[in-house]
Amino acid sequence: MNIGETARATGVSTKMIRYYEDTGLIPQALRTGSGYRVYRDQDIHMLRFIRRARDLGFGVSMIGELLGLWRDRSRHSADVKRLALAHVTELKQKLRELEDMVATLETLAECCHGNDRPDCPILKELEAPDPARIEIVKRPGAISTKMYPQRQ
Amino acid sequence: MNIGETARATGVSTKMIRYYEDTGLIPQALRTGSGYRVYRDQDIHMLRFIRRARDLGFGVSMIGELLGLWRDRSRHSADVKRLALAHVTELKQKLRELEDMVATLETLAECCHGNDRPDCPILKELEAPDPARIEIVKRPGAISTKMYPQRQ
DNA sequence: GATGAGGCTTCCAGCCATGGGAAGGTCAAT
DNA sequence: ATTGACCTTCCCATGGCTGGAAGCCTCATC
Repeated sequence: MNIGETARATGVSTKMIRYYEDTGLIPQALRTGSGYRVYRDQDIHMLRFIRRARDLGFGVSMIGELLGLWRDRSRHSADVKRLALAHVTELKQKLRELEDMVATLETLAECCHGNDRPDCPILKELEAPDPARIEIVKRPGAISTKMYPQRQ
Repeated sequence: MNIGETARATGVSTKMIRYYEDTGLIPQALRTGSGYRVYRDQDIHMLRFIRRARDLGFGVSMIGELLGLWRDRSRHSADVKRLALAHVTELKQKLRELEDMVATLETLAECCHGNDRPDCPILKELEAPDPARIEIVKRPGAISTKMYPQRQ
C-alpha cells in the first residue's frame, strides 16, 4: 500500500503520515526501490490507533506514550488509565474555561438590544477596567444583579 | 508610558503588544527620539479592551472587528451582538467536542481495571476499526451495554 | 516507444498566539 | 563612568497541521 491509499484507509492525511514519521512518532516506513513509502497491515493499524487517539484530543506526546503501552505486552492497564485520566483533567480544565466564556458572552448578549443604536453592554464590558463585575452577576443572589447601571 | 509599564498596566505582554502592532491589529505606537514606544491613556484603554476580548476567546480577526465597532460611534449594537453570538456558536461547538471526548474517555476509564494486568478497554477502543461502539453505550437503554465482549 | 495524468518525493513556508533569547542601544541612579 | 534595568530588532520554537513548488515515478493509453 502506498501513502495515498494508506491515508484514505486510515483517515490520516499523507502530510500527517510523513509528519509523524519525521517527528519520530511512528517508525520510518519501508520503501520501494524508487523511494515510495510502503505500508502494511500493522502500519495501517497503528495509524488508525493514532487517528482515534487524536479524535479523543490526545496530544502527540501522549499518543507516543499510548503507542508505547500499546506495543508493550506486559504493560499495566493502570498506566493507560492514568494517562487517560490525566488527559481528562486537562480537557475538563479547557471545558471550564470555555463554559465561563460562553456564560459571560451569553449574559452580555442577552443584555444587548441588538438594534441600530450604538450603546452596547458587550463593548461596555470589554472596555471596563474591572472585568469582575460580570462574575458577581453570574452567582444568583449576589450583591448586585445590575450589571450596567443606567448611566452610560 | 513605555512598553514595559504598559504591559504591566494592561496584562498584555510586551511581546504581544509588538506583535499586535506588527500585524496591524493596533496602530503603530508613537516613539521617543531614541525609538522607544510610547503609550498614552487611549492606547492603554485599547490594549485592555483587546485583553478582555482575548480572555473571552475571541480570535485576533474578530477582535479587529470589535475594535472597529468600538471606535465607530455610529455603530449598530446589532453588529456587535451578531459578532458575539457567532463567537458563542463557535465556542459551543468546541464545547460539544470536548464534552464528547470527556464522556468517551471517562466511560472507557471506568471500564478499565487500572491494575498491573495488560488488558485495557482504553487501548482496545483505540485500536478498534469502528469507533462507533462507544456511542451506543453512552445512551442509556440502547442496544448493548457491553462495550467489550469477553473475547479479547 | 512516447505522452499525459496523477501519483510520489523533498523542502520550504504559513497558520495562531505566544514565549525565548541574542545582540546591541538607552536611561537613570550611583 | 559604571551598573543594571530597560528598550530595540531579529530569528527560532511551539502544535498540528495545510499548502505549494519542483522534480521523479508509474501506468494506461495511443
